[in-house]
Amino acid sequence: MRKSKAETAETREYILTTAALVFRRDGIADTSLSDVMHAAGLTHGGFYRHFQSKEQLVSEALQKSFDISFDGLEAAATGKHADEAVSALVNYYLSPKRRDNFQDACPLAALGSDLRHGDAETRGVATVGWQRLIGILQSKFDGLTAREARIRATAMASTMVGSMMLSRILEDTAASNALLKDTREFLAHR
Amino acid sequence: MRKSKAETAETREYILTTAALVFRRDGIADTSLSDVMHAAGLTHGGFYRHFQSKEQLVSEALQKSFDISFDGLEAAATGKHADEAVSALVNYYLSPKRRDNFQDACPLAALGSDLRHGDAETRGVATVGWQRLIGILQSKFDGLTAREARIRATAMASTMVGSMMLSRILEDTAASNALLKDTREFLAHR
DNA sequence: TGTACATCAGTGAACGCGCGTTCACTGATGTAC
DNA sequence: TGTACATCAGTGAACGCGCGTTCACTGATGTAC
Repeated sequence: MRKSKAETAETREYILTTAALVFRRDGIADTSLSDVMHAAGLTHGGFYRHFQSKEQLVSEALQKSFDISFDGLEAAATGKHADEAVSALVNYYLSPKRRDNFQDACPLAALGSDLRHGDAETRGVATVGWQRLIGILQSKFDGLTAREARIRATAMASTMVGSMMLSRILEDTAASNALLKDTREFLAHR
Repeated sequence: MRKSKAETAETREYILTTAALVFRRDGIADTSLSDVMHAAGLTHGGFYRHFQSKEQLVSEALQKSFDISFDGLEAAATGKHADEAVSALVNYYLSPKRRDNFQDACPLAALGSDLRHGDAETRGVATVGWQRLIGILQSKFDGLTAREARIRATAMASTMVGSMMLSRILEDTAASNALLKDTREFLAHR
């Protein structure tokens, strides 16, 4: 049943993308390797042909999650400048649609406190991802000193991550929507 | 080896307080009932004399965590009014000391995304805790309409929870301190 | 280019382990008279 | 108040289960001549 090199590479990529989705949706600890492999249409035994351990999958899937999520975020602001771009980023990031659909969910908000318990590799990936988010915001600010821009981007990113994470805890949809809306409004009027 | 009623009640309370600390520090999924019971100086077999299941412990320990954490937060602002009180709340919540010491850590920031996967009881407790945090902030705002106060409190609380959670992911202490400081500064200048 | 052998992606059973939960037991506390 | 029995907090072994990981096997792909 050996597969060609191209097929093998595709399979690895598919497992990664699947894991990136399932980890963000269901959490890392609650997702077994069997869950991931079955979601990818495979049996669990083949996992170790592609990865050395669950931790390695976690770390690579996290990187994949950042790529998917923040590529989409950047796309939401392309062609826009300054305030318009910032609004677009905030409204895209904090939309109820992105709260409910984990395909391009931000892993910082989706996995949040789980990342603190990851290994050094995983936390390193999380740190770089966080810096990318700050950079995306910062690049859209106009007429601020570097220091002011950094502070504003850091706080805005914290607000966005916190708000999205919290909105997913609330079981009442109306309250959850209101939380996102209040935060969008607050960030828009800065 | 039967214990008196008073001793039994004390033991239950001690297990709860211990669980509240250990869950916030190490995460819910990574903490076994044996971990909790041994941290409380007991063997794991006795657990079911006090609780019906791990889920019940999680839910009650979460309530205990909110009580401890937010009682302390409120105490940090007693006797102060308006801007001074808000500053005190922000500086207390976002201090590096509270980042490193989980004794009175905010469970929203410490457990964060874990709470989304809890049962209905646990998520309900989390929702009420979140509302308490917003109420604490809101009560200190002066000269705002109810709507403005709600929006501001919601966004500030999101910022605080997000910032604290993220600061614990970063392995570099200087970067983590800077994140907290930037956020404190941003919130102070509103 | 064709052939013979080595490689290895994927399967499904099996491994050891730690988990949440249960249980027989002990002996001090609670209760009924 | 004192006595006899029932209760039950805590112990430590045991349970079934699902986890991450390993392995023998299959058969198509890759490679060496």
